[in-house]
Amino acid sequence: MTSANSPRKILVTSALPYANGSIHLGHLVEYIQTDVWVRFQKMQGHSVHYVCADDTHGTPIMLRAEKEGITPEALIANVHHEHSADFKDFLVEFDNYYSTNAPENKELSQSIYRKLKAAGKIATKTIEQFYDPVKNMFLPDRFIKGECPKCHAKDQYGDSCEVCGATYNPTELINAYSAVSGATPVRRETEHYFFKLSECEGFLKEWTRSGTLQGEAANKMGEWFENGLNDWDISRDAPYFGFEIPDAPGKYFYVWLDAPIGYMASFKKLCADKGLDFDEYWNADSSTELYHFIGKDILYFHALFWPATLEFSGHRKPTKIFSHGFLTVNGEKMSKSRGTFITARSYLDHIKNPEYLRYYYAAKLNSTMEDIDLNLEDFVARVNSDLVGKYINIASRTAGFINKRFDGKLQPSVDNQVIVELKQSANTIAEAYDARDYGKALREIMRLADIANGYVAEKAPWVMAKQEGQEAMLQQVCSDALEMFRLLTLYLKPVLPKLGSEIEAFLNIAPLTWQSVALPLAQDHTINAYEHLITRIEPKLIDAMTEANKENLQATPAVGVQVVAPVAQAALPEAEYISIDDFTKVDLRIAKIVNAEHVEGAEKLLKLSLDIGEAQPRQVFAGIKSAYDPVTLVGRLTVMVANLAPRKMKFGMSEGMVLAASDERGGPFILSPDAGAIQGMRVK
RNA sequence: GGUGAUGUAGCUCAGCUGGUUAGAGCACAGGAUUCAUAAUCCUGGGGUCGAGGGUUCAAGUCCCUCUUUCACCA
Repeated sequence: MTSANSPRKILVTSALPYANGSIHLGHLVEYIQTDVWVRFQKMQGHSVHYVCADDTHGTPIMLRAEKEGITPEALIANVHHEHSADFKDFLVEFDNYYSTNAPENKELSQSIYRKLKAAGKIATKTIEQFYDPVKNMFLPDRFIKGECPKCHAKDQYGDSCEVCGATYNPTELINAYSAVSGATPVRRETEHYFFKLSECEGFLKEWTRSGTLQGEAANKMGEWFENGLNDWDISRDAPYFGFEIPDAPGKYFYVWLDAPIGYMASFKKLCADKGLDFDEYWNADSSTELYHFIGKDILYFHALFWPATLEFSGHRKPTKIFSHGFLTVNGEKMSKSRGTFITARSYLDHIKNPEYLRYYYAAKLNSTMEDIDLNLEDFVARVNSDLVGKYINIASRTAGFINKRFDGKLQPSVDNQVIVELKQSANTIAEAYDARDYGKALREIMRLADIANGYVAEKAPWVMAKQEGQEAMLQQVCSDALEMFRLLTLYLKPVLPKLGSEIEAFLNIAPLTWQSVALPLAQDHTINAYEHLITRIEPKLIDAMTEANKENLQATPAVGVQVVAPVAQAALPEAEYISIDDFTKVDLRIAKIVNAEHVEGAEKLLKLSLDIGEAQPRQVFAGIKSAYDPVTLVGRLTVMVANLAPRKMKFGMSEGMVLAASDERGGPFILSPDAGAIQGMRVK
């Protein structure tokens, strides 16, 4: 696996970032993960091509361009420029970074569609969709808002409710409105094109279980087969920014159809530039390897639609799909209000050195889909201690002797025990990199750095330097330490490529590859003067960065966000207030909890019986199980909404709602009246 | 609501197919050292492995229930 006797031909992709926002630290987990893997494989001597592109199509891009008063083409060109610079500055080295809005992609998308059609995998079906009569366009689910049909929360998106988590069709929304114009959408029939995924079930079942996915990803996919696969809607009606479907005027490919084909298109452009054979990599019988690095959120596009598309259009399928988890910052979702929604550019402006983040991410990454946490304090401690304290320190403490006392000349390193151990780890480290278990690789490398520092401490060259006749020993010890440093640099190079090449210049050696493990620094090799290569991170810089991101939020609220949806009704300030009449519509009552119990099968609910002075107590299901033991509730007084429309829940009717306070700091906390209140009293 | 993951020292994480007193780094305490853009070396304290039940001679590791956090639901 680690020997390069027959170079493999490998094509690697990262997911395409959407051309509607900036690259942030969450995106970078994936690009850094992929880049490290690609650099490692290149150091093994394999032929590796790493391609990516901006994902440029769809309604959000079209609407945002319109809002900015520019063409979609101009918008995506700007974003492409920005994204390219971000990746370059984070040392993410694509062999080609392209765009899905490219001629190669149009040609490939249309040709793949024709092949699917010829294979009998395309059907048309008339569906009913919401249509914005003001804007004259069909509305994607995310652009319709309204009241949740399940819990009646207002202003919910057309596909799911953020309050109760229910999923539904936009046609089920109550009082729906267009997030684009605010108009009331009308239902209109339209003919859509479908990819007959339902016919691909046999193929997909086998493919997803054939070792191409991580175990947990394959488990997740099993979920889709249980209910049977539905056909996939691949068309959208004009106006739409994308590619037209052949022989279907006014119909465009849904963005998710041409996005993965963008991997092929980007590679096709690379082939044209570099004289590579496109078919060798994409024909059905290809013997090359194809790997997709993706986030766990887009697994089903890559593990269901994409392999089916490839299979039935006569192409090869991915060798493996590597999905990773999400990034949290300080243990929580990235948050604009906390200043932890940090863009790639903001990091560079404040921290400057991209390799700190590459190192930290690599130290956290493994081959699973678990989320990784960027703990900012830990980030500082880890980088300072590992990179500066342990690793760079080895050169920093020994190079001075070589330069000052021996004119930069080295002794050939003898294979002492420490150097032998460092070399022996080459395979362990290579296997960990190859398996994407970078955390394991770096733990091993830092263990070796500890041993190297122990060696220097034990030999104490500074003592030799003060004694007569110890020159040869001094030169030997420092040369050996620098050989250890060379090996560590080699092992770290996939993660720290820029520092690696600076150290190659300092050591005066050719670019390190995995073969260089066996090629030690030679007799009389002359190194250059040592200059300190990395400095510690000042914790102040971190504070400044999070502060700046809080400010940025206020200054430019639209960074990286979906198109902001205007409010439906007149956006007058008065709309913020309700009248006293509105308030009195809500019948709030003091309620006595006469019974409270767990509900079998419910994760969050407690079943309450509430006495508000009526003949029968009300039955109410309340989502307070996480905070209250039912026993402690019985007998308490609290406040309920008595005239909320009764709602049928899975476990029975709920005839009201109890009030409770909560936000990200805690809760829920139910309310209690002061002494004197009696059940049935009106709260107003 | 369903499904897949997840919860191990103050912090960030290792712990393979169940097997000796649960490990590392950082942080903390004590000592050593001074070559290093304040860095290293040695020693030490610290954990009812989310909670409860079960299987087993033996469970962080397997099973069940509950709970935390994350993701997905075309």
